[in-house]
Amino acid sequence: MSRFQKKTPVWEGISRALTADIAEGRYTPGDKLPTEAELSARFGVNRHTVRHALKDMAETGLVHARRGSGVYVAQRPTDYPIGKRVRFHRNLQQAGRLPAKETLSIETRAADQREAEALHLNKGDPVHVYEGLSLADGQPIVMFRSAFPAERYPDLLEHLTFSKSVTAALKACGVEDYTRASTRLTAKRATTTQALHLRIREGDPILRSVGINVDANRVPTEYGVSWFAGDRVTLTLSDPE
Amino acid sequence: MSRFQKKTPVWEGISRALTADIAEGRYTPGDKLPTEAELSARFGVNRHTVRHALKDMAETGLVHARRGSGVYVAQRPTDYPIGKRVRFHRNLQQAGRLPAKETLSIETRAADQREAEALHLNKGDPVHVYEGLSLADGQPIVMFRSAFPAERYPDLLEHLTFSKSVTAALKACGVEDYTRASTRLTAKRATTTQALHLRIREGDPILRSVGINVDANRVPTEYGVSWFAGDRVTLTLSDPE
DNA sequence: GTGTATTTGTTCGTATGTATT
DNA sequence: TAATACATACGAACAAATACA
Repeated sequence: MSRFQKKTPVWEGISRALTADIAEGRYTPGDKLPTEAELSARFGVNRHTVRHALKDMAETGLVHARRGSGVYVAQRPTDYPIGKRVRFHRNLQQAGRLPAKETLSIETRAADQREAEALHLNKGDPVHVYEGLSLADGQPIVMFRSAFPAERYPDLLEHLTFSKSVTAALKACGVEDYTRASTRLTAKRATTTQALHLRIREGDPILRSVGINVDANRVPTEYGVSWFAGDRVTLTLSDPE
Repeated sequence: MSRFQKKTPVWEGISRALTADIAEGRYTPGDKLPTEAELSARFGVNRHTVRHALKDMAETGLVHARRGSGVYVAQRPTDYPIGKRVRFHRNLQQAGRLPAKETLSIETRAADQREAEALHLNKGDPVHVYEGLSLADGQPIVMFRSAFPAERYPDLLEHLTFSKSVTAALKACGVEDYTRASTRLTAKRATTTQALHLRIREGDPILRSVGINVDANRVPTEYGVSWFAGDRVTLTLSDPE
């Protein structure tokens, strides 16, 4: 019977061994695997054979390599629910991940055409513009730029500077609740600045979301554009019940 | 820094810039682009370089040139509403565009892990798989692959071959209505085959949507993956009321 | 910033075993 | 049997991105 047995390739055994290591928690997401040189020594094979195994694992999305740096256990893509209410921190905390926010810039300036249209303003009316970066477990997930009508929320910027939370800042300005009125999604290439902030490569795919939030009276509160790192996030539209 | 700069051809940058202009609505369908002379002045390059970019865009169908007249935008990016019900033909017809569908392949095969999970089957159970291409005004918009439980809808393939309409084929199998239970979105790069079918360039950004449809009893009817050409489509999530 | 070592990515070449024609 | 194609495995060298003193 043994003559009918398939002998499994060496690289496949290595792939399984490393996959088991990850599955059993000896390497956790974000960890760097040993270098190809170390692995080829450990398994007693040529570096190409290790590379074959790693390539196989990369194709299934289990690991990803960074040239000059190493091979890393992939983070599972962050599930980012979008629906009637979009709340970054709560979303991530419920997923058991550590949310963080970095402020890139805060300013008040004249609204451009799109902003004015979305917020029911006239072009040139003042808007507060809040640019920042949201992270999960220290990894940049999404870059955003939100515009708020300045005359309606005069002291929003102070609150934003203090709390970094849009929900809290709006609440301080008298907006008890807000919901997503419309969302438009498309796939783009990362520009140089986006790539820099999201720590991806220029030209990498990003998911651009353009959304309008409204308050309980359906008055627009926020016009926001978000750029999600394509391979780090999956937007989920859950069943509207 | 500059010595690490990418060596992408100048014409490609121009092509991307103009494509972005169109995608973002600065030129709308039927609009005449600036003359080649004006464009070469604006980008500071020779007219031949602009021609190269325009030729590239014409090949993807985004613009078309008329000798002695000018270069015109062939079409606007398609607004594609997704929500509780996703109906390709109806969506496009309401947008005043001409929908079409091309069948790439139809087969029955064993379900893989994901398909089985989504459709509440066991891995290896038979599924009908329908691959195709949807077009608007002759332009490929989205490539899709849908899997249906074969044992639940034995003669679905016949109806699909005949009508090309998923809604009609399911109706013929006794499914009066179906709704979208979940949708997952992410941005990816186009593979070679995707680029070929969607008539874009390899590596161009695409928006991948993974969805599960269920019937009135919330039994899964369809597990579908769609790849939208990023430049040609904007997904719109309308306010769930 | 600069230079150097490290690490992955790519491309040559060599050899062997297996399956197909 | 011979010719061919393909997958596997090893070796060497260099390119490109990164990390670090």
